[in-house]
Amino acid sequence: MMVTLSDVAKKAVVSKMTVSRVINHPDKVSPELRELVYKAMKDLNYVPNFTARALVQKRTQVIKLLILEEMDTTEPYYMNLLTGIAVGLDKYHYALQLVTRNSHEIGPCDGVIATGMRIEDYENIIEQLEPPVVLFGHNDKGYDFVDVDNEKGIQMATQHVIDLGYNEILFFGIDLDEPFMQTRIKGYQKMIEKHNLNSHLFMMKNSSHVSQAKATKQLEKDEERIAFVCASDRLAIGVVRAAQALGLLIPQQVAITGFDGVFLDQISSPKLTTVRQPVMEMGEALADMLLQKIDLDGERLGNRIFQPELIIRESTIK
Amino acid sequence: MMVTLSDVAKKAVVSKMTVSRVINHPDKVSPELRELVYKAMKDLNYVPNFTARALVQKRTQVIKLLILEEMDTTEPYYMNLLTGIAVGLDKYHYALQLVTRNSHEIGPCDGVIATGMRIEDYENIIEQLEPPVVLFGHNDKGYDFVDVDNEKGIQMATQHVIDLGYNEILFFGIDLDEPFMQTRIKGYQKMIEKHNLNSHLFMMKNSSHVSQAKATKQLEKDEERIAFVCASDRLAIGVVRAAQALGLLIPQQVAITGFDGVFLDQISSPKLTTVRQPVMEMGEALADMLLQKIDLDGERLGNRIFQPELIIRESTIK
DNA sequence: TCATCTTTTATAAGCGCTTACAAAAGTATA
DNA sequence: TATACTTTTGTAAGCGCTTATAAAAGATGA
Repeated sequence: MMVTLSDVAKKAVVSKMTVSRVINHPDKVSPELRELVYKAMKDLNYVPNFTARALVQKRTQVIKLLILEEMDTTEPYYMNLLTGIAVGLDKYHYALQLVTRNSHEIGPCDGVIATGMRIEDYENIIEQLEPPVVLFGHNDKGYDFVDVDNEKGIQMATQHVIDLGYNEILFFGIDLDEPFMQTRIKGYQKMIEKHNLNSHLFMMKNSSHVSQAKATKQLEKDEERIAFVCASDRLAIGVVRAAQALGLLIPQQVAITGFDGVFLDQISSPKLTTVRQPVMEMGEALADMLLQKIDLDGERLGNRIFQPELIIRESTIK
Repeated sequence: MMVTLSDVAKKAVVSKMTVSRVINHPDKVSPELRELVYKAMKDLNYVPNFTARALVQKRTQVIKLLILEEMDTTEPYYMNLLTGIAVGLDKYHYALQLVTRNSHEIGPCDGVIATGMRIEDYENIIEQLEPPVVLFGHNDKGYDFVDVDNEKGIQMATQHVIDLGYNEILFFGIDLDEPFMQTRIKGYQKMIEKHNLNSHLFMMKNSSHVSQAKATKQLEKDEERIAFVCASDRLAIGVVRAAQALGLLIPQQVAITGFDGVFLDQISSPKLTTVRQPVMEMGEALADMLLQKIDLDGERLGNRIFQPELIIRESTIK
């Protein structure tokens, strides 16, 4: 039924070791034998047994996803991240386990992916971790991480509405004191300075109802042609509703850009111009990076910054 | 470092076998020895090695999720299902792999969860499966499944708008010839008949833009007080936009109910009355059921029908 | 040609656990 | 008290693979 290393060895008339070596260190085997073994593997349709390998290598085949911020599991953003990680892990027959701040212990595992750290978490949690770690989101403590270029993302959105001739540009941000938010603010302000415009920052809870209220207040001042650069699609959707309720034309009188590009942007009407983060790909990258790091015994691997993409839709262009 | 069976055995002064038996068949061990072993396990903080067990039991520790319908992975519905399954599997150190219709082979695994089957798929795919299977969604071929009570869900929604005094009630469905849709239609029609009302069925693609167009056409006929019972939150959102664009008051002139209760319902304004499916719980149930089935060597386990919940919000009640 | 070094291949042991079987202990029957 | 059971515990083997180490084969130089 199941084809094992021994079967392949027998078929190729070599020892088990040679077959194992062909799999793990092909360069240490002479080309002739190597070919012989490859052929035998193909003929017999050999699939290596991950479980056996894990046992002898004392691996758990489990990696933990440590989520340190309040996560709304219904938020598509996290779901996508999770799916991306799962896809990455599955390639190596790894299982994923979720751990939150409430969990008492992390438990046995081969590696950890962490997200949503606050400053104090590095000392208290991340540093204490025994197995290799990869972080989701920028840090300057020397941990490997995966992130999107937040500054560039907001700059693209801001530049875009400037190009459309808007010069009253408001930034709607989320009132969280976290790096990703600071970077987005920076992106906005740099662009505003560069074009000698006035900066208008509004920070609020990440809720479409809150942003709707805030936007209504601004739009009622009846200045003409206001653009809203929002730090999330959720905020952007609230602004859309505010404009529509006041009977203003999108995108002629009001232009709106979102951020994330995960699901929400598509169900809005008009469809949202947004800065898309490749969340699933980032999840996969996290998994790839961590697994590589495990193989390399925790060696430093560097960071991976993903480029966001400006997706232009009806909320800014007719 | 790592505590093994042998360590526990030594500590409890018994053989490895006795410890193994305490874990797997506690009833086959005398109470005194059992307690002794439990104490030793606790003292040493013993965690069984799943990998070793999997090896000797010839398990792969992999289960496959077979998705037979076109799935939009950005759809929060599926993400939640996936997350639920992952949570369920993690408890037993199982890994999840995704398989779609395009995949040539299913590959080695201990069990399969399948979703989105059409009639012909049972013969062609499901029946061919070697390992235990659990289905997501109703079937009458004798396979174990997990589903939500679709009929009851729509009935609750329909009854709710009837109770609000609406007697012009339209059903907005998805034009897919699948059991879940037929059952939702049935739920609507039964309720309509019971109250001697007129049935109005509209089937369409599951898109908020399509439902917006269709709803606009109906609302322009300017009959008063129309209720829309929708087969998805996505359709419901389109109807909301149609009503708002025509300046009609929700819920005074137009009442709207959705279906699913996964994320979309919350970002709408007004917030949607919806029939919530416990998707994550259902995913977890799928995993639990399958793992139990694997342990019981594929034995029939029966079905699990989850009760939906009517969540009443601003789209039907002031 | 033989000793010495390098490359290539094989042998043996064991990862932590369970299955199959054997031994020991306890219980009942005559 | 010996016999045949039943229940409880222990021994040995091995799942499929890898690490460590030994053996064999080639290559090099005197």
